[in-house]
Amino acid sequence: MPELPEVETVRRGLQPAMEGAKIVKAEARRKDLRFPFQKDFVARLEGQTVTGLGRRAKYLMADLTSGDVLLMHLGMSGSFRVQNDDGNTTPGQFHHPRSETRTHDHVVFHMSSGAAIVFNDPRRFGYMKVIARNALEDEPLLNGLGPEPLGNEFDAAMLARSCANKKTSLKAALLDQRVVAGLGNIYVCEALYRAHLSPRRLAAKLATKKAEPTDHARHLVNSIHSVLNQAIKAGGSSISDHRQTSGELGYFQHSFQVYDREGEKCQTAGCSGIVRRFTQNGRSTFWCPKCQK
DNA sequence: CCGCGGGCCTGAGAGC
DNA sequence: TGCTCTCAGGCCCGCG
Repeated sequence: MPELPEVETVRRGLQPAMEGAKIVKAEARRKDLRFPFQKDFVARLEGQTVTGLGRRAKYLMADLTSGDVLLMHLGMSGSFRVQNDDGNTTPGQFHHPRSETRTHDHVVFHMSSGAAIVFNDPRRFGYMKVIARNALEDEPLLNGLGPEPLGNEFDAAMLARSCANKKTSLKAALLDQRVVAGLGNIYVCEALYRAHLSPRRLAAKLATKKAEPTDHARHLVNSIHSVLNQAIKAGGSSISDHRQTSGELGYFQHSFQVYDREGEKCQTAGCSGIVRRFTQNGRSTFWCPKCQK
């Protein structure tokens, strides 16, 4: 489910509930999510104050006073909500279709403020792991992640360089977290559409023979920036699972131009194309064959 | 190094 | 109603 804009939305929602508050009690209600919980998972959280909540790619990272960092990944269907100490969410807000029964509430952090932070994940592709801050660079989950797409170092020159020797398609290259970290199926489709580039185009063609960026590379980076920024502003995209931590929907799904719009008319001015869908690397690709070249 | 298929899970929606 | 089938914002592994 969640790509960078959804994870960033969750981070912003959790930040006021976590930062500066102590984890009084932590519950892991099953022995595993995607992976088994560490044996000392709960022990390393309880009594710790969260000093900051950051994000790297699709990971949330909570800094703890002990020097540990809590890594959290939402997988496909993970969501967080913040409950007040009366057991209710913020009035009138939380109505999650899959979690009203609370059957998939797998992790709960009881904070010193009285708030409970609840992680719900029906499919359990999400995971959490506590690691020492000074061992971050040795963490396999984070090793090899490429640049943040909204960070300073990600630009056309860098994208061109990392694609120069690739034999893959643009679609596969952008989904590869080693090339750029945080994009997923939706935003790759949308960025390629906005850049008028075919998902089948060879990634290496973003670079000249001297590994300089082409205009296509520049246009693509601009499209990635704008689609991510707009999506963050909209609170992410809610298809079935993603909620803001208040329970409210994100609304960027209304701004999709190709994703899940198979058969609809292309929205590009002057283009008479129809949005098509095909499978690439096992994932659905949505695109307009007429204006994406 | 690459693409592909399968796997991990639950649930929604379509079609019959 | 209810069954079966396909598909889903991620990611990993092994195969050829």
